[in-house]
Amino acid sequence: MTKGTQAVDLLDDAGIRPTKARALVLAAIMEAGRPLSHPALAALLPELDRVTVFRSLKALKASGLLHGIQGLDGLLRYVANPASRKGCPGKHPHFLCLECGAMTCLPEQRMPHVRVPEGSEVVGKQFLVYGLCPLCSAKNQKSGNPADLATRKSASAEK
Amino acid sequence: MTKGTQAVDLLDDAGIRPTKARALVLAAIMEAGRPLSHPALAALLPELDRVTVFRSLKALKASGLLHGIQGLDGLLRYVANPASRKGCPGKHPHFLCLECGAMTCLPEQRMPHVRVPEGSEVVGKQFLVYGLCPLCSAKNQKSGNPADLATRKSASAEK
DNA sequence: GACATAGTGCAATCCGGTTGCATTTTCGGA
DNA sequence: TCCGAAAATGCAACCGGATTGCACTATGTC
Repeated sequence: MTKGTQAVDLLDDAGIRPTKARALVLAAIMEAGRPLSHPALAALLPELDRVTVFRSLKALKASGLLHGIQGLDGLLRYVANPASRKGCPGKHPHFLCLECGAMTCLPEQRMPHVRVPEGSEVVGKQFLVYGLCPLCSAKNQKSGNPADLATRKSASAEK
Repeated sequence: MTKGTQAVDLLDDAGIRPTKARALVLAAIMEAGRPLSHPALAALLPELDRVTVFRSLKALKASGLLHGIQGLDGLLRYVANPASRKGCPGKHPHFLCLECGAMTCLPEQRMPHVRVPEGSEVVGKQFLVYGLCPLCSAKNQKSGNPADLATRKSASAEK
């Protein structure tokens, strides 16, 4: 289990207890390589209680190993922070597929600057681009389904 | 009730039945002048059932009078679309105060362009800037409270 | 190895969103 | 003005994700 031990190292480095649950959660997220919601993770790790998954996510996030992105569906998704960018979330936009619910990072792009009202204090930003991923776009093209994408509840498979 | 009748006109124009509930909901949102969540609206309009509020919001959104923005807390908030921009949501960023939960529009700014993976289809974008609003920032300055802003659950009053 | 502390699992709760269904309102036509 | 179809509303109930309390277990220290 290379990934697992690697995850344990990261936990150690981050200064939190390297427990089995946290290692599994972190490994799963890193392996996925894209933002995963709490339910998706819980499904991916049936050997863990969903509450444990939830609390592990909280701990990992607090320690700076993960950051969360809110989807259009109200589901919070988590991605691993690359070591170099630890503790600096919100540094790039994300793309959410309305069809399959999958979320991907657009890491090579910087967050645009925004002017805020005088006196405001900016803590972070979140830029979400939504639509159809290449796969679903292709699928939709064939089966001719120009439906109410923006309205539809993130339907199938992957959360 | 000037606001109310004005709302009725808007409903008529939008081509949906101008019912009391819809007029009240729309008037409340326009009066607020900033994005309100469904729970906030339900609290603001105790004479209406929360389901009715919910369905009115759906109808108003479908007719292009409103658009919704997802907050960091997973709560969907609604704002009135100015007549000129009807049916064109997602045209500007929003600011969310982590302290009081109030959300404001930053309408004078355009959505930045983002490159997406080949084959993707962009339906819309959502840009959320979060932090402290001028009021809360000032309050925090005094009472010295440099706490876990990003973690905190949108605490008090306004949703 | 023993102990204090932190993490885990389970059950239960909270809350926003959503649906089914019976009743009421709206609106076009008689 | 009245009538009936269609749409909207209120109520109760349900669903699913988030969160908490508490007893039990694993972790790390001395």
